Amino acid sequence: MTAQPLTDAIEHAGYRLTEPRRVVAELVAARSGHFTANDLIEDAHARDLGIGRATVFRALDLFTELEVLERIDLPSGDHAYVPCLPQHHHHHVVCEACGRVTEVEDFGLGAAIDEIQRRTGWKVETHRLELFGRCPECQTAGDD
Amino acid sequence: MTAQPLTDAIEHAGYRLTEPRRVVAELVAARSGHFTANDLIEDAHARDLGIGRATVFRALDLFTELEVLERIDLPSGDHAYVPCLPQHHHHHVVCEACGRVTEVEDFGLGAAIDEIQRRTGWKVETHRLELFGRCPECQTAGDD
DNA sequence: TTATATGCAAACGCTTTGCATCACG
DNA sequence: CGTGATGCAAAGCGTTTGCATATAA
Repeated sequence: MTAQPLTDAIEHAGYRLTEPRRVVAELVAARSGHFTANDLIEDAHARDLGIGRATVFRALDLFTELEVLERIDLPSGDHAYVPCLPQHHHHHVVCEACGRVTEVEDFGLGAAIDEIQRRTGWKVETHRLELFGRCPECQTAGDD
Repeated sequence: MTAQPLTDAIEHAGYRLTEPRRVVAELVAARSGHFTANDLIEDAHARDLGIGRATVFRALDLFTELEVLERIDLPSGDHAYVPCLPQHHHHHVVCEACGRVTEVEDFGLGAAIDEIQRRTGWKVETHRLELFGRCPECQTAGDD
């Protein structure tokens, strides 16, 4: 993955494309799966880039707002981020072995939600579905 | 809701039914919807019950382990708990207006997940689905 | 040039832990 | 009684904020 969709999103939205933001975009692009804010902060520190903690959090918030990143909740309760394509409703499957993430489209969940509304009388406005499992590589590899 | 399913679960599992645990169970029962650990800590403090923060967290962990409570992640990112019936796969719909929660059963999500596995080659092991909307009362009331 | 973004460090809020004391069974 | 549970206070994290400085446009 490349940093370009991220930097593009910043420019397109009219925010300043600063060096620190460019660096955070690179760090995100360098990761293959989901990551926490702290992962990036450690990456930055390890590579001696002079990026402040706050800047990383602020950049992640911005990317999330621009919908090029999405925040998910891991089963552990940790907050993680995954890169994603904007403007398009979808869900994520997270590989528990390698952390890789893939997107899946709505595949009938909408209909199921209609059914719930009919049966319960509740109105469902938003939902969050997160799937955890194994990517094809990690199934055959059988590693943990 | 009553505290009994909670205290029963403790006894049944062979843990000690102590006074502080009984109190936390009462506090949970007194709440109508989801709540955070801090909500309970404040409740306890407001009522001048001599319960320590740590005890509340430990009791919530225990109830969660016993599956009489479930931890959910609110859209805000906060961790909340909802009381629930054990031994039975289900999901929750949370009312954004009043916080009330209702359970819904698997309504075709299993089939959808099979479909995802076929289409992507990933193996899905666990999932978390959280629905947010309005309960019947809050729809007619129209309050926020 | 000037509003915006940054870096730092301190503040914050939630959650966990160490340890001496307490009380359930 | 003896082990498991409690309370307290302190430590540990992740995250946010205030403010003076730097910088993109």
